[in-house]
Amino acid sequence: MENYEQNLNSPAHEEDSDVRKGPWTEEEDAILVNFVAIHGDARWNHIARSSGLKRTGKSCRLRWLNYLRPDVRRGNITLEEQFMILKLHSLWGNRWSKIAQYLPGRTDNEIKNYWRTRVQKQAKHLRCDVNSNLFKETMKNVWMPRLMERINAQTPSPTYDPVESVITDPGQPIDKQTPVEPGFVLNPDQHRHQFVQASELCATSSNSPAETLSDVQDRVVNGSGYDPAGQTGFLELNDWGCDDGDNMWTDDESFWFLQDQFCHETTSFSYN
DNA sequence: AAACGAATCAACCGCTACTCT
DNA sequence: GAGAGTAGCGGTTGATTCGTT
Repeated sequence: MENYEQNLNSPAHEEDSDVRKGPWTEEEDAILVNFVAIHGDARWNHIARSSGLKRTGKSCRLRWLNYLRPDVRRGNITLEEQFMILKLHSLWGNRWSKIAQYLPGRTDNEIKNYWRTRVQKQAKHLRCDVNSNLFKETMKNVWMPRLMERINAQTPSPTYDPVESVITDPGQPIDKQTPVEPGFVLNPDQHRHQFVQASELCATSSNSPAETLSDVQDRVVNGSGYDPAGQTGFLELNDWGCDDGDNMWTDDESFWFLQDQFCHETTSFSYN
């Protein structure tokens, strides 16, 4: 409390010169946890001052929300969570905090990091922009159904949709203004057809004039992952998200649908 | 074992929105 | 309505960890 009085009476510029940055120590964490327990998790500047921590309110808030909060969930992103992130990002874009509301215990920062490190890496592998229609449609019509397959393989219900199960749950904080796409791709049998539809869509998109499906075809079929003997184009997509077998793609998993579509069906489309 | 590059993630920064006076 | 203070969000950075050679 002594520090509180001192800091309240100190001019702002003096506090600024004394502000601490960088990683938090265990002692700082303990102090912050104690003060939040007493004062609640609001009025962060007040907490920062009254605790005696030489941190800004912003820094305290971030530390609490991303690390110290008791319900914060740490560890690998599960398949369901991966699916949720992909799905919700397709709806809302980089609205990380909003997406985080549907992933209990996960922080916006964690989701943002996941997206940047894992998802954008896949875009890099495909050599297309993460915001391009090509990438979005590939994600929506290929990767997400694939994830769904794996989720369903883990759960008894063959049609379980982790996103719909949350979005239709009245107990969840749903933004009713947000349109939810009906009938999202969930049936593995429809992969090929829907991917072709998506390919057609993105190939004719004005948003990615420089990027054509054949460009990606070249990369898949002629890239390092092409297996001439097996006639199977595959990408090195085995490093999604989780460790210990929870990756979206297993080792050497073929991107058979891409190869199949590229080699046999895409000729029926014209790419402008 | 060491060096190096890649991947990860905690934390910071700048901006905007909101609230209060 | 204006301005100050604060909270929250998304983008970015940099230290650390991990994997490879």
